[in-house]
Amino acid sequence: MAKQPQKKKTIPAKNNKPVTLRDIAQRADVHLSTVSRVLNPADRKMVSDDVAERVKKIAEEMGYQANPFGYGLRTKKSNSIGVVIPDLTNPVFPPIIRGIEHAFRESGYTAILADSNESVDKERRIVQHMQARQVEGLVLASAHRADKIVEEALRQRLPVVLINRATDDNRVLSITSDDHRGALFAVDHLIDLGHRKIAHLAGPKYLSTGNNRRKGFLAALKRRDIDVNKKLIVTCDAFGVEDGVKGFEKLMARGEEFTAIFAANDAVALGCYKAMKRRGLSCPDDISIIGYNDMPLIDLVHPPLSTVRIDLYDMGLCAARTLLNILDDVPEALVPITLEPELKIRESTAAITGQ
Amino acid sequence: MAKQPQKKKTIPAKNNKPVTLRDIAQRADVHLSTVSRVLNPADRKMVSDDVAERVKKIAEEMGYQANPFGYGLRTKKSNSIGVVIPDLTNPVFPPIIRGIEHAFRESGYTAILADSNESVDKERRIVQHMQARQVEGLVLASAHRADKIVEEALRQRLPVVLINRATDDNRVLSITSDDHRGALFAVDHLIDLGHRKIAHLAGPKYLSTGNNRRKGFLAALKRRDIDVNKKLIVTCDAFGVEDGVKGFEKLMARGEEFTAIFAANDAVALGCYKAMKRRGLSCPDDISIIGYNDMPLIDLVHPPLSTVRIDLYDMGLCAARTLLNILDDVPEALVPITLEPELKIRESTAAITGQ
DNA sequence: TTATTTAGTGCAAACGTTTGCGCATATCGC
DNA sequence: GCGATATGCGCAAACGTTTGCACTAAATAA
Repeated sequence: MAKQPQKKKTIPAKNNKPVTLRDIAQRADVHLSTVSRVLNPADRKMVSDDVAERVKKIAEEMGYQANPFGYGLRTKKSNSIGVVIPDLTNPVFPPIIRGIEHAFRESGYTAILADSNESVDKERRIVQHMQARQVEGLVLASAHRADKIVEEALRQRLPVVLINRATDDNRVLSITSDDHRGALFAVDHLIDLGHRKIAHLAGPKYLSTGNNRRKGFLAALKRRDIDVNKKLIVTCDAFGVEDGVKGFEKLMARGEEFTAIFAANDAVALGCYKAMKRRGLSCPDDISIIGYNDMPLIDLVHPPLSTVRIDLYDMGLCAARTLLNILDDVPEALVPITLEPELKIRESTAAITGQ
Repeated sequence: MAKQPQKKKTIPAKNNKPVTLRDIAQRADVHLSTVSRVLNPADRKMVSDDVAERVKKIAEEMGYQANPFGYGLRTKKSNSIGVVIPDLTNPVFPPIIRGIEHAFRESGYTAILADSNESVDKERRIVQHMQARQVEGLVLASAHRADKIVEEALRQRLPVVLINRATDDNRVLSITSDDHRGALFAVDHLIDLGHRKIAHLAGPKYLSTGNNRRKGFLAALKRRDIDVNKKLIVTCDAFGVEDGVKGFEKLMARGEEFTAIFAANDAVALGCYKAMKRRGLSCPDDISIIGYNDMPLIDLVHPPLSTVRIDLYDMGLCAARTLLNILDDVPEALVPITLEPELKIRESTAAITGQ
């Protein structure tokens, strides 16, 4: 009997139970609500300076860390944001993720990252799971032009920012590269080199990237009065290397003549490399190829790929900041951003050889 | 029915407040504790089948989702696990992450991913932040051989599994490839091709990968009675492409003769490619190069890189499962795993040319 | 002086769960 | 049939926060 109450009073500093507001309050001889106010910048001014100092010091000493459950339960804020990537193994995304993480970390939010593997079904489960986890917003790199999942999130008033890919529905903010313009750059470059029979390995039409780059491709030809040969446009199933291989084969099977390819992205371009190698074709001697994204390491393949560069890290940063602005109710932030692409000429594109 | 202007104003059909146990209890005319038991598989048997059915159906109808804050507050379980990657942009890691995520998703855990950018300081902050977030365990791909952060986590009794890199302290479980053996494979391959003057661009000594591959390199030479020329061993600062470039230049500056390089990983090997290209050297004609990891897309560089393949996805899967086993108190899971590497010969290594 | 504001704290409710306990009612052993 | 034991369910107490409200004492106004 003698020992128990004493032990209760003293609270051994070495007890490895996490320290709570109550613990601090006890030691500082104030009510726990006062401690809460001291530690909460917004309410800090409600308490006198001397008490505040004392409490702060004790909290520091005891190594107080707010319990996110208690906090979340009371405030309904999770301080976390969901990020959905369609394909983590595509080198395009890691720099984007870095940008996103950077912006979030600075502001106290935590990113919950998931890879949907380009599956709508998986994506739906992911988003559901994230909602169950009470994320306060969503950054989606996986959006389709007509996206049920985005619509659903919107209906639930969950803030959403799209990145890299946009929806046709412009109620939802997106941070993208100017794909139409980038495609113009790429195709103009090929035309400038003398190419007239230019093929396009297009991305899926249901993705804004695929769609806009395709439109840019067509616009570029039109602008220079070059007839479009529809047989030179092949739509790939997705943006992976193997899709590029298949696309290239399909293109060859059509038997049309061409001297250059505008690939919907770098991975597809790599697929072309792969397929051409098998067939003993040479780039750029037989065919010039230009990609899109300037993904990491793409300058190290052979030949170094000409491509359209976009600042991936910056895109991630912008997207995250935009979402944070939405969460902070900064109305002027509610504007979509399209980043300027830039032509990156390397060695996979060359002037057409006299033939 | 008809699509009405209703769309604009009224979304009232469902009160958009999340449904709680209390709501269900009310509708089912039982106490909320009963609802809890019904929904909780472990306690499900405590309530009669007919009541359970009724409650379940109502919960379903109302779209109940347990509130993680309430749950966490009460149970102290967050159902989340921290994952720290040293460099997301290194293509080695995405497949690992996929494996980890896969295992976690199946078991209801959520991965909180962060990129430490190879900075110990940032890593410390990340881990601290994760602990504040109440993660139940940690998967670290960022460990040093003597790692303060790991020690600290251990001291706090936070379950930790290391992946790819191990610590010297074997109290902590690690899932790695057998780096020593993999290095033997690589160097043996070079020796078999007739190389005797073999250089090694080693990884940092403070990382188990760098250290073990270096030891494997030495062991391989010794086994075949080849004298070690220490001047042919250059230690890179890190595992990136630029580190490889620098390493190669340093090696050349030493003026020693060599015909082959064992690079500590694929990125370093790519750095060699880059540096050699600048100098007009050819691989494998002038120098054979072999890397480590067989990272994605590495078969598409020129020449396709010979390397030591490890199953990255599987490594991620194993690590995550191991951690889950720890959390589930499966004692037989407490055993480190080393995965078997496999030689992957491509075109960057060739028999030594008579000279 | 007295009345009124103001600053500084304490009090207690609420957020949504899980879970030990107690109280009925139904079931069993005999 | 009667005590004992299950069985099924409700009650209420936590878990750690934030925050509206009440209260005291001091400061200000009248």
